[in-house]
Amino acid sequence: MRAAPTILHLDMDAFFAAAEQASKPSLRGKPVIVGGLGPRGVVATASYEARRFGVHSAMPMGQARRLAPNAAYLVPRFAFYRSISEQVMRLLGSLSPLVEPLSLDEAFVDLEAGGVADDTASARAVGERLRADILATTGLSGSVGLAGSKMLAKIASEQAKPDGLALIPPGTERELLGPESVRILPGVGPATGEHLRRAGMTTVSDLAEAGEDELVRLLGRAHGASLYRMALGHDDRPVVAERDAKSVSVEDTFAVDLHDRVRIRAEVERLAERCVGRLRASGHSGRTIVLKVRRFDFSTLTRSETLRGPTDALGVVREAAGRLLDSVDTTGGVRLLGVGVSGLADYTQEDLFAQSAQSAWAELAGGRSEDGTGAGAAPVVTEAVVAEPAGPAERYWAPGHDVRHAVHGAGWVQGSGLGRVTVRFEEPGSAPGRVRTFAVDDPELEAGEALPLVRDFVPGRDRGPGLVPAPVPSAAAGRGSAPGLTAEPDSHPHHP
DNA sequence: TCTGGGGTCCTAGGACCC
DNA sequence: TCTGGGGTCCTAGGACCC
Repeated sequence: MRAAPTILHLDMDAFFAAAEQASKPSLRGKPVIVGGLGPRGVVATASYEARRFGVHSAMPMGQARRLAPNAAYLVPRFAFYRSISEQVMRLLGSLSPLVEPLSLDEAFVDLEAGGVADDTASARAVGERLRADILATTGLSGSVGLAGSKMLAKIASEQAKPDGLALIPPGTERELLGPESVRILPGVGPATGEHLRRAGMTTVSDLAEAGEDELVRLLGRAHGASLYRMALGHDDRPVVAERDAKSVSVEDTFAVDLHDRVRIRAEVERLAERCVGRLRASGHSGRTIVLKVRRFDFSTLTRSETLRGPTDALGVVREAAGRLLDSVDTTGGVRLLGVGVSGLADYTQEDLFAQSAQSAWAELAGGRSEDGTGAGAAPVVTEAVVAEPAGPAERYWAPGHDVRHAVHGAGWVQGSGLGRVTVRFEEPGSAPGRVRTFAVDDPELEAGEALPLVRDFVPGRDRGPGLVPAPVPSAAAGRGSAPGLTAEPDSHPHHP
């Protein structure tokens, strides 16, 4: 808890949807919903226009379509969002070495550590200039919260939305938090909120009055103690620039439940391939393989197996996942499968010492497997090459994706079906464009590149004193390939 | 058309070890 | 030899976050 509001929290406004609106002039001012368009999709981000219909993050897409049948429905374009995110993170990096990205569209910045602000006035000035710079370089708006702690800075940015700045003067925390719902505190979700409500506590001041012992008794050591501190407005968590990844995982929800064991096994193997591809790309190996299964009734279980040494070998991960699948009853059907690796080690396949040590371990273990566990455990072996699965051969025009036509130029897919694809021809700087329809295999039509939202943006060009672009914090690129990132806690009621 | 995908942290019980 | 106590690892599940 510092005496000056020098912790900044930035949250881009309806990020995915706003990026799409900036990129597609015909969608500006209209309801836009980004998310999974399949039969089991959910909303990742709804534009503010769409929220007026009651659509919000994590809502099943079918429900969104009933509420806002005339909205534009688009599939997320993560590479595009990531490129915008990198521009934003560069601006943050110019303020301080201590930037902590939470997702593609959100980050904490320690202004004091950056030496750019040490009191209320300078912090506010930096925040306002940041917002202006973000708008100028990306064409998008972000909201800024300033306070003496992470918790309050995040609460402030939430209050500032959309397109605003809010500052919580240090010293006013308790009176500000007291009357608020317990749900305003980070870490209080639906379950904890209900738990507290049954115990007669609905506001933050209720928690403060209950005392630490009572909260620990109710919620457990760690949660209770931290919640009590938060309720008093106490939060000393530092802004941390680099955090090591702890796990890598991939999962798929299927359009219809899977029943066939052979198919289920094949899907687990595909997921193992994708997981290992990501694991290797991140320069990690890991010791624990996790299989996740969500059944027809949404009940979810995990099975895990820890190897004697870390691996990044496809064969090892695939076989472990296969063994784990053997122990799972899939009768009734499976709606989701996932494969993950945790217990990550920072070594890569170039680390020959680690590899040979690992092989020695495997041999040792194999030699004393009288109880069967040695034989059943994974042989820890490495492989030279991971085969990446090939992309689909047929052309699929996903709604929202960029295309280029030999005659009509740049546009985006508005919809496709029945052998046809409808394209709207417009780009970020243009007026709203016209729609044309083609055969899906029209040779003059090809996939296009995402165009920059601000035409004259030049990365690295001078942006005024104190705003020399710095390297993007690496965590920004590694994380955040996930939808739902722009969700705001209050408008983000997760399904039970 | 009822519920995504990627993560993090915590808890609790049992095994195992000293 | 009627009973320990603590630490660490592993597994499974749950809550939460974006």
